[in-house]
Amino acid sequence: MIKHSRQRECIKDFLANRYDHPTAETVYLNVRKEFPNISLGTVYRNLSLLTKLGEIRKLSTGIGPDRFDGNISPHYHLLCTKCGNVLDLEIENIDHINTLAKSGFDGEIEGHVTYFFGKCRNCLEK
Amino acid sequence: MIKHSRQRECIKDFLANRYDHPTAETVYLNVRKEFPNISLGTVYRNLSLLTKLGEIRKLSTGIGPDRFDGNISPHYHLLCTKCGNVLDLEIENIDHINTLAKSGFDGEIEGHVTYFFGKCRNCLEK
DNA sequence: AAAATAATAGTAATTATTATTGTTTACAAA
DNA sequence: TTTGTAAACAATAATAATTACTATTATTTT
Repeated sequence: MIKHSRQRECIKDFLANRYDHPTAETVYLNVRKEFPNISLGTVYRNLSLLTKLGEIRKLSTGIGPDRFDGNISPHYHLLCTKCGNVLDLEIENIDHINTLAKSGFDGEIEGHVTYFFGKCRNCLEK
Repeated sequence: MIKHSRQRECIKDFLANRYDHPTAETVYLNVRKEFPNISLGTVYRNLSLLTKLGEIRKLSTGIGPDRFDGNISPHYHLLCTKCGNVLDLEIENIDHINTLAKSGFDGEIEGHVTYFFGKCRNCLEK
């Protein structure tokens, strides 16, 4: 049974208002403004829980620590190989790649995670 | 300048003969059979170097530690959500998703990483 | 309001990885 | 074939990211 907690609420709110996919550390530093003695463990525990509940998304990009996204609508991400930022990408549905993966595979495909990498506008201009 | 080392050779050979995408820890435990006092640091350093040289591939699946693949030919992976194993997938080229990502994005797309998740044959049978 | 229990803060422990240091090895040039 | 030097090594320490533990507090149930 899950009980409401103000700390978890605050973590979720924070993510809902950010578009830069912050790390657990960043969440911690910011939520601390409202809950000065929240512990990092609480942040990690709630990020995991919220992810499991499907209320946020965890991004494991393979570069640096995991990031979190308050936007759970289906979308993709761009990892800028220069500045390291993670940006939202507007891209049409590509779930057909699941079908492509299924043909020639003897099991079940449930979904996929895809990260695009490249250069963001900002970095291209420099 | 890169000098040959028997330890690195052994790590590469080990990966070339495995199809289960072992972790650094597994590489370490196995390479130790041939080099009993190889250190874990050496394993990590060489896995990084080989990855940078493009002689092996690093898989950051987001579930558990990074894994490594001696097969650098373009292919994709299936993460079994039941047993946790990582399998090779036969799938036709899907680089067109880079083009899809590019339309509506103001920067440059260099590539993508995709992991499929689902259930392997073995787990479906149980 | 009291009891039950989930969640917390604070802290310790673990896991995964990278860095440091002194020694050894590979390779090139004499 | 010795010798200089830079790369690679083993051993170990350090760091980063995350998870676990425990006593206390907050939330929900009775």
